[in-house]
Amino acid sequence: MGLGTGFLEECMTAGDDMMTTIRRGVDEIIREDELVERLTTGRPLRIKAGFDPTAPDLHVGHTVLVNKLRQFQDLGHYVYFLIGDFTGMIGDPSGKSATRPSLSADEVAANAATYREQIFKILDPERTALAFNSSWMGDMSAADMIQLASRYTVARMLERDDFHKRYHDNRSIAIHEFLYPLIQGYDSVALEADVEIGGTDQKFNLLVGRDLQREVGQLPQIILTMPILEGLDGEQKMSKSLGNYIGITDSPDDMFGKVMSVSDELMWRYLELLSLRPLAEIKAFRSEVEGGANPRDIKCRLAHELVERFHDRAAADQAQDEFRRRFQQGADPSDMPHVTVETGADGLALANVIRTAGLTDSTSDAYRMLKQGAVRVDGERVSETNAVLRAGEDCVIRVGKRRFARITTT
RNA sequence: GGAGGGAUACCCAAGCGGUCAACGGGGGCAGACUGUAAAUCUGCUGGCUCAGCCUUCGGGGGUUCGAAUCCUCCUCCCUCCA
Repeated sequence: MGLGTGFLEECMTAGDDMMTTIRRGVDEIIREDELVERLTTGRPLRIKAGFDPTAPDLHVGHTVLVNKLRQFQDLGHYVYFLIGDFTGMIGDPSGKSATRPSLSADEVAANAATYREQIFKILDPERTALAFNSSWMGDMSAADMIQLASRYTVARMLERDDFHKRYHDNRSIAIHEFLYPLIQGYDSVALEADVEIGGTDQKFNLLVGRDLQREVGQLPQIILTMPILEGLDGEQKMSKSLGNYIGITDSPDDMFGKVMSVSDELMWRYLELLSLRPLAEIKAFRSEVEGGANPRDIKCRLAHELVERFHDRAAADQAQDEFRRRFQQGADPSDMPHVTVETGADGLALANVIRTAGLTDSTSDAYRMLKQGAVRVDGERVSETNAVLRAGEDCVIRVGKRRFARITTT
């Protein structure tokens, strides 16, 4: 552009790039002007994110937050990965109706270990501190607690959406539920957080942290809320119980396949929130697709990236090859369960073999599959319900698109 | 404490003495078409020794040739009054 504005422009561009990175995928920033101001000090900021130690079943939805932390690290900031072990031992009641079970110290420790094992697949250990809120909450006295509670009011607590609704619907709110946001807020005080990142559902709690910090004379933290990631169906939030999740410990083939099964639309969402590729690259993908490229191939790159992150490069290459072989060339999977089925002298109905091999949950279901033409034996479609397998056979049975087993009959 | 309404398959929801393994929708699965995408069309969606049989409609007991449907007791939910 113009001459003579070199340095200033560079600064502005750098700042803009920074904010572009920070804004990526974010739902809300409170307040952005404060964030910009604090970034310009050039000091590494203290970025806090709290995690519930009750969830050992991590899925990629949980990593949306962690990715954001990583982006801050890449910009030179420092991450405080807070494990809410104190709160976990009491049992967080927030949520709706179900009172969560409180965890034993051992369970908390085990779950914390899982976090430790997984997060460094994303975070830079040099710029990460693991923190446990029991270390400051554990020896807080009742007097201290009351002191803390005195800094907030019931009216303000009732501003929180779910408290508000419950109050109006005459549903119960236990006193200790009011303490939860306070403790979480106090964590920010203890860590002197500059920024706290949380899910959109955490907004209220994050704001409490801001207020408490202000109360004790700290600079109030900036809040970044991240959206809750949609599951594979693209509709509901990703969760294990809905079965629409990609687990971070899924096998490479599963993980790859799940990403590939995602809709084109959802793919962009996943790229934004799950990929660590720069936005510019994702933009380039978009123009490729607009120019006629098959979105499938972009999906493939995303799948590769994720498998590489949670496993390794070799596993990702292999999963990709396997996917191509299986679904693009229609070959049998290179790896499938091998089951030996006893058919007896008179043989055994194919439906029963299918059931026994675990390819369906019930014999009735196996019959249904046969009737619907979903069954192939050594590649040949079999739809006769009275088909029988005799002893001494060795074949590959396939049910539907993805269920396979190598069967040996005796 | 009083009055009333409800509990049906994964979810929602019909049914109100036989024709009900139970309408319809959602979800899921399968087939066709594909890029394991979307959209679309079709079928299936309790179990089994599968053209036949067995067990289901909150739980127990009863009436009847026959009950998800009627009676009775129990459990749990919801609404209104106090």
